[in-house]
Amino acid sequence: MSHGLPAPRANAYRDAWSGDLNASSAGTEVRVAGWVHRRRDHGGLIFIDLRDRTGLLQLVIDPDAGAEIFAAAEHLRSEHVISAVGTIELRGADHVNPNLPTGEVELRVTALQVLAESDTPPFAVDTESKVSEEIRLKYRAIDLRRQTLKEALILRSQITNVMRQDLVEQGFLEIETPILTRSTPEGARDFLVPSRNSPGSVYALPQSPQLFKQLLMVGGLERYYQIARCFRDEDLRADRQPEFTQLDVEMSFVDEDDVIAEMERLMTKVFEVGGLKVAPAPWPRMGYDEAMLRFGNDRPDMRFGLEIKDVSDALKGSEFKVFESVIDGGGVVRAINAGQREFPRKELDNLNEVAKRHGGKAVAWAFVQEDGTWRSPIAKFLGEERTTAANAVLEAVPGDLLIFVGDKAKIVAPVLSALRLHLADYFGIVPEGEHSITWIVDFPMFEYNEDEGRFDALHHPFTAPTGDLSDPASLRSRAYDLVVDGSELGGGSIRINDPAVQSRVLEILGIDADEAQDRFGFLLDALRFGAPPHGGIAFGIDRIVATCAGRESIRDVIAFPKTATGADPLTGAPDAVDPKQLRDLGLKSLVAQPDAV
RNA sequence: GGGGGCGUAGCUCAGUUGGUUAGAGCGCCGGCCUGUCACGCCGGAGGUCGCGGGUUCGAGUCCCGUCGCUCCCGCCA
Repeated sequence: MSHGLPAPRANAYRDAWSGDLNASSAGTEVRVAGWVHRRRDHGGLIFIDLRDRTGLLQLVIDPDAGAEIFAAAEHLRSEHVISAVGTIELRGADHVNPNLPTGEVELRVTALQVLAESDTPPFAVDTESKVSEEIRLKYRAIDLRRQTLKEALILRSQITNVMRQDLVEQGFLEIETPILTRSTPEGARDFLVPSRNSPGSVYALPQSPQLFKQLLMVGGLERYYQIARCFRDEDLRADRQPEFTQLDVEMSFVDEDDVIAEMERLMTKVFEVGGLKVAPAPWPRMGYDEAMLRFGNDRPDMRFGLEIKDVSDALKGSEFKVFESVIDGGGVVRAINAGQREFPRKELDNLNEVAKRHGGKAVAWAFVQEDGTWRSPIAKFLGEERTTAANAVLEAVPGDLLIFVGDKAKIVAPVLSALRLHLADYFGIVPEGEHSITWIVDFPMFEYNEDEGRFDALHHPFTAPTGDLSDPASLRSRAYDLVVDGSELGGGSIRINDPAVQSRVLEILGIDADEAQDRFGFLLDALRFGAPPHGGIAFGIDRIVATCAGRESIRDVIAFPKTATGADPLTGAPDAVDPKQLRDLGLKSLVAQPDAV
């Protein structure tokens, strides 16, 4: 790890970084400062591991240093803050510590200053000890001293830095957009900020700078970027926080190939800095329909096989009523060939649990026997002709385990997607250090929402459609998502720059002209005054850093994240406020107030 | 809104069928120790078993409720 720090300017407490010292520094006098990582007191000789952002350095204090210094060293404890002066000495050959980058040298201390004492820390500042996340969040300052979190934040900084560098070189302008704004219709619930000057009215925190960046394009700024904080008041996940950071980009006079090419250049640099080995750009593009069919979702993890195949045609016309009624009703039967792997009975039950959790009813299974026939509860209903046909589709050979799900395609896809990920995890076949990358393109513009009896936008209502505007179900959108290892790292689109098209899209979404004018008239107005063709993209920086750092949760790459309930154990937010503050805002709570501050 | 897992010493955990004084490792405190580097050796302190209620002669253990953390579904790009 590079610590990313320039050589320090000599100051009151320090003129060298621990991590910079090595055999070539031998003989020099330096002053270092940092925290006591460990103390090893041998009675007549004391070793201190000094930690600063750059690493560890062993200090040696012997009685020759003077009684006062020696006594001070005896009283040092973990996490005390010190500054020490001394000479860098080569260690004797048998005292070298090969596990430490600075292990060839040590500092013979001639002056020691205790700058601050520390209570016994709530947990050890090392990489070995496991600590619950709750404790780590409550004592985040201590947690930040631990190498893993520190490294993640250094990496994060390096990644945002290369983003800025590249985009500035390419003529992009960094422009800020409002945090206190009006809701931009991305679909999520807004965080609201009550207004004191207009009691009863609220600002919304932006879910993204979407409309503002489009206005910047209408305004002729041509190329914009921003590392933008975004807010969504929805339930959290390991990869979702209520506030998160996006690299937001927008360009004028471009089509999707232009945006993708620019982003491939940028992201290649990002992945280089992040140490993520992906295939060289240009990256493959996969249509949405193909992704849904082969992987069951629009963010496929392609690091392993277990692809989904459709066996509706192979199996149709059988005595097996479940599949027959599904196929007759316009549904599908699809399957995964799980290959020749150990699979205990009880795991088959587990698959049913996974299926149910994702909206399915049950899975059917079959083991392919030596003669190609199936050992399966459903085999006799299907008949050999059909199982043979299914074998061909699934490229099944004796010994293979086949997993089937039949239902409406809308249900089969997510269920098999979940089963596929579950199986990959169960079999342990997700390769370490290998990464898959692809663009997902050619999305449907709308998805019919049966519950509400209307169309929903798959991306957002400002995405440019292609196709016949009079047939909403057939429209595709000019959108693109970048997917790495099954995680959507970014997504964007070419936007609508024709006000008539924009009106029509809003109409399809069931937003009438009055409502449209009320909610985002400012964009519609702007489109009437000469909007250039434009498009852009937004990347989730938290997810990018987590993927590069190999962390499961984005909380591990955010300095001060929230818990799964959106709370902050560090500050205690959210919290009740003084009734006076509510009064000023014209607010009165409907729920019993916890004790206000 | 729903489902799963977890909550015992500062930290990480064990705790059998409900049964005596709730344990371990690390950390902490004291002592010894001049080449360790997760130093070592000896000794010691440290507990609202998340919280509230119930069952029982007896509850860390069983039941009900509640709070917190976490993963997932819904929701959310």
